Amino acid sequence: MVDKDALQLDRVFHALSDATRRAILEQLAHGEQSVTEVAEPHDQTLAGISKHLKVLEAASLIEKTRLGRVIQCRATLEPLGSAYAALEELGAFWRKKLEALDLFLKEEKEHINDKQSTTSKSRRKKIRSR
Amino acid sequence: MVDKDALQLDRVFHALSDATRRAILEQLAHGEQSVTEVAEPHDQTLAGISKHLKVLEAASLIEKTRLGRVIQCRATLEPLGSAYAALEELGAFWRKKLEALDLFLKEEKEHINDKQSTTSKSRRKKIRSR
DNA sequence: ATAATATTCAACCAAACGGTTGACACTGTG
DNA sequence: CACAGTGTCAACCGTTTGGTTGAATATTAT
Repeated sequence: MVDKDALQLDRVFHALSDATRRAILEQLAHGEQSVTEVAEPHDQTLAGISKHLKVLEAASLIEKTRLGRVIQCRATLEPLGSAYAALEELGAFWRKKLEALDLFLKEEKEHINDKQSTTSKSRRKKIRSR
Repeated sequence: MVDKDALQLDRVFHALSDATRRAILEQLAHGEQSVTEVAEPHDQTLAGISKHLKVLEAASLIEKTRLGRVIQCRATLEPLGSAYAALEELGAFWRKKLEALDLFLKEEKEHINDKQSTTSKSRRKKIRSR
């Protein structure tokens, strides 16, 4: 069980370790897309994107459904939550010790969506429009 | 600059995509350890652990300092915060849509806290004191 | 039936990975 | 000094990765 979890975490983090795949996830976060739609912004073969999608699917980060001859991809959130929790678990120690992560995150967030007002809801909230 | 960030994220997620390296991070979260101390719980050569440490160091997830002939490793939190923020960025969409992640995270955390003395590969004793 | 569209498959490639071994280098201490 | 302890380096191994090409499969439209 633990091993299974570890394996799944391996897959999730590995899937996230590629910029193209992260970009795909971001695309799909905006809504479902067909495989060709997913591939369109990337300077890469359709077969290459198909492989990336398979990696993401193996990590359960996306799901595919066939509608006619087009396959729609949509992102799923569950494994992301696991990864999130894993980071949280690691980060908890430092946070307890240093109490600086929240501050850091705030700065980081402002830096990332530099043009967006951080509408401080005291807790995390971020809108990225691109 | 974005590319630099992406490369660093690549490194961080890749470093996290290996169970041994995650275990090392957890060890170091409890306090500094020498390289041999880091290696001790793992069924692996010292040279192998040295490589893992280099990967973690490249991702700026750990730092080394030499004291005499022993090298002390300690974890650092900054890139973890970046990864955290990246997940946050991706997750924000779903959270907005589904509003279920917080609940999920809560359950997940409880689940993680509940399981203690998890054994992973071989003779790895994992002590979690919290 | 045929053609066009959408996606995957299989083979291949160079590069990187995880891991080992053996040699090397540094540091402290007898 | 020599020697034991700590750690890295270089070379190698088999596997995986990210990517390409070209053929193959489905599905829909003509």
